[in-house]
Amino acid sequence: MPVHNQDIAAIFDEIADLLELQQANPFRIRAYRRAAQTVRSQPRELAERVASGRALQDLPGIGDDLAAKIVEILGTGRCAALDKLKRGVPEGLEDLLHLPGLGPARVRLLRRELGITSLARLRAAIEKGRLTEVRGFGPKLQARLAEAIANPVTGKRALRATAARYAASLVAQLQRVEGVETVTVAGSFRRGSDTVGDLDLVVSSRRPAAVMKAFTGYDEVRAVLAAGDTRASVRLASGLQVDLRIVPRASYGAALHYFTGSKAHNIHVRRMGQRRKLKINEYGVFRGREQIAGETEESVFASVGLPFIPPELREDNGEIEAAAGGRLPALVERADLRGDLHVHTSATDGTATLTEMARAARAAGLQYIACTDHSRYLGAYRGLDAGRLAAQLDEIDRLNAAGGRLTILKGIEVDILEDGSLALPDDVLGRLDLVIGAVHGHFGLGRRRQADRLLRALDHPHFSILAHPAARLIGEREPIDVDLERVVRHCAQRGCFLELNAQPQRLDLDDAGCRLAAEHGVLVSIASDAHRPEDFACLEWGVTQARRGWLGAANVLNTLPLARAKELLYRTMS
DNA sequence: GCCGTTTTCGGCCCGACTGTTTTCAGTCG
Repeated sequence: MPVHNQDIAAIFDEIADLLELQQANPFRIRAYRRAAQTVRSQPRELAERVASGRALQDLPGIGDDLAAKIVEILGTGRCAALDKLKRGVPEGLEDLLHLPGLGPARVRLLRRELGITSLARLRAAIEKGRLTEVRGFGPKLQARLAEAIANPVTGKRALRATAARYAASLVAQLQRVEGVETVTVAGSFRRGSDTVGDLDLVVSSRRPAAVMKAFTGYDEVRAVLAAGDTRASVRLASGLQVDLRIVPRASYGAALHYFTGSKAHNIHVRRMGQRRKLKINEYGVFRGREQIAGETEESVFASVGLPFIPPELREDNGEIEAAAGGRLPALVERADLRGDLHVHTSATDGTATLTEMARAARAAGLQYIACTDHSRYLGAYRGLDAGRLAAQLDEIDRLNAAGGRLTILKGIEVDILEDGSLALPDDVLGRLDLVIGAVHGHFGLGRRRQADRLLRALDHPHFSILAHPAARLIGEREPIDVDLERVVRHCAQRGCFLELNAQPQRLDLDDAGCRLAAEHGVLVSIASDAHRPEDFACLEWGVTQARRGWLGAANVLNTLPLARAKELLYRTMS
């Protein structure tokens, strides 16, 4: 039974929860939380790292003890320390920790005073009105807990692209408030996470009261969760939570840095400050009582000897060490993209003709696109058979001959069948400039068979690009279980490429996959998978994801000039 | 439990808001 990084991280988080309930040393608890975060964000499976003999202790926050626990978990799927902790805590007590307003101290209090050890018992106690007997539990907290138990938060996170729409109108509203200098959406949104749990707005203004009034009075606000002089939280009608922080201009950079996070990144930077006898908080960088930096983010980084670190990298995944060593990558930008190698038309499941898509691509500043409609597969998608494909190729020839500023490459998105073969015959595929292969079914094959399937597809003589490699749909379908490193290595050997599908619900490769591809020298195709003319705007989401994956322009296939891209793509030989 | 341009021991990020309290603990980000 393979143990994944996620499994290890979940065990460390659970240990941290249980230690909290036992009032363990808070720094020990933090060490487990930090380790969980480190493990979760590793681009490679730790199992493979251990197998190859590389030390786990090189990872940030992993020392001898946690390294040994990781090895134990990898070998047995269990952790004796966790099992032991569990024996000391009633089952169900942990669930209480995840209710809003309940932390370890109150959970301990509930258990001691009322014997409450589970959600069910808590519900019963609330119904009998017994909670107010406990010191510190007033009517408001009781009502809040009753509400949370009745309507459990699904924990559903919004797609970043969805949150962006809500953010845009709110930001516009705040920018109109008199005295407002700057409004920025910080938090995981600014770091470019594929999903966000809430929005964090940072506003610089000389008149915080006016901003606060406009914010809590915004017409999409359904509930004001908290509101002070400089900070507030609301829930919008859409369910999205938005936190606001208002600071003076002199603190803007410090606040932006602080509220952009990530938390692990911030802690790392603050510790660097400490070593320099500096105090770094959301108001600035201070030596004693004197503020020495903080109006800009650059000044905050400079105070600890670092250059500006792009928000997408701020996960404490080595970006601080890279910055300190002058090794920060120059990240890819939208303007670097010259082409888009995955575009659909109304010949299959797109909404616009090839001419219309070509016009939209030009408007988006592209020099070339690949027309890659679906192959025929079990009758789905109105997919192209050899005959309809031939007609489309003639049309592409006509459009290219008409000599526009945009070149259209001939391609196909062909299904990778269960056994790894492709859904169109070789002689048809051989007529194309590129062949994109994609998994659209048989998602649950199992780790080994799934990799074998993809490797066989990559072995096909005409195979160019593996589309949306994990086949995930964020919030709807989990990624397929596959040894991505095996796939990446095979791409490197075969001269194939990986796609970063830029549709907001896909964003697949993920950031860790991008780093893996770059490590093995496999170029990534940032592709819109456009089905409508306006979908070329999705490239922006893809670029953001690529930046999170540390990719520079040189790591991205479609930053290349057309001639060079074509050379790399066209594969007639085995 | 981790970690070192103060340290192999003794630190470990920091402040706002809430609900409850009569001065603050707990939670949250």
